[in-house]
Amino acid sequence: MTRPLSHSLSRRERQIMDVLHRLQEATAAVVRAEVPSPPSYSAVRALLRILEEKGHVRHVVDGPRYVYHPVAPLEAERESAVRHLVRTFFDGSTQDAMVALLDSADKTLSRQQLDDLTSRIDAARKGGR
Amino acid sequence: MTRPLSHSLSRRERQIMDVLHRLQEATAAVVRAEVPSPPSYSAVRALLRILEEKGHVRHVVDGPRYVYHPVAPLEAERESAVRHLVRTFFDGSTQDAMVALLDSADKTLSRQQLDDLTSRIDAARKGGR
DNA sequence: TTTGAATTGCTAAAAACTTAGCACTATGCT
DNA sequence: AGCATAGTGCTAAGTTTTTAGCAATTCAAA
Repeated sequence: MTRPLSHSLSRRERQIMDVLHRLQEATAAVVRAEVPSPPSYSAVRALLRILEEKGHVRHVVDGPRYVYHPVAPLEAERESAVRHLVRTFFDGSTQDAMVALLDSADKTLSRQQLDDLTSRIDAARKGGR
Repeated sequence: MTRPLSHSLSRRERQIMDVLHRLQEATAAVVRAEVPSPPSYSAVRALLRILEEKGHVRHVVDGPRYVYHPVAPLEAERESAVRHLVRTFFDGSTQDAMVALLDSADKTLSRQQLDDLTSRIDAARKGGR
């Protein structure tokens, strides 16, 4: 089992990876616009180059500019992030994490979404045991 | 709205805060044991001192040693972490995040836990709209 | 073409982070 | 009391991260 890369990233590297995870792909200029207390454009480019060297991102050429994207598949990153959240903030309890998630958004979840969740839970009940 | 502190922490500082969030409180020695690629004991103490200066942790004296704990209330940290997860990895969709959480653990959730979730969702359905 | 705007690669310096080790203090055991 | 053990505070050095800016390149419009 490989350790989450994010844990070995520096502050700026992590901020940049977060942006890329959120947007899925972005140019240096866009990344800069999304990072808190943005460093210089030049600094962002340097960091992206480093992240590419380390194998965390890759770029495709789009005309004159580079468009960067995370190397790891979204699904894998999500799983890793979820595991880390549950372990760090919910003492390993997925249940507690789900409740927190629900609380954080029960105003914004639509009727339909709630129904969907319920049926998925039903499915887990059936499938699991 | 204050920005999540964690975003401005250095690599080691973040690793240490993660341990403190997980354990709720810990001595320098315990923190060291829990951090990946542990630095020297001395380094951990220095980092804890810095984190205290910055106001992220506090310590209480327990006999000869310091026991550190995060300053921010657990609940607030959880909310902030959850928001960040949803925004970064699930394109803002709490729904999607919940599904991922469910998928990550549907084998380990007990019947009772699933029932509990269902009833909480029912409550949200009633209360929310 | 030629020019201007937008990019990139690179390098070296500045800033921030991380570390080790020494000197000192408190605790508990004998 | 005296000693060993386990802590702490501090400082200075080492390492890594972060940054700015210059020179070269690409693209598109005039």
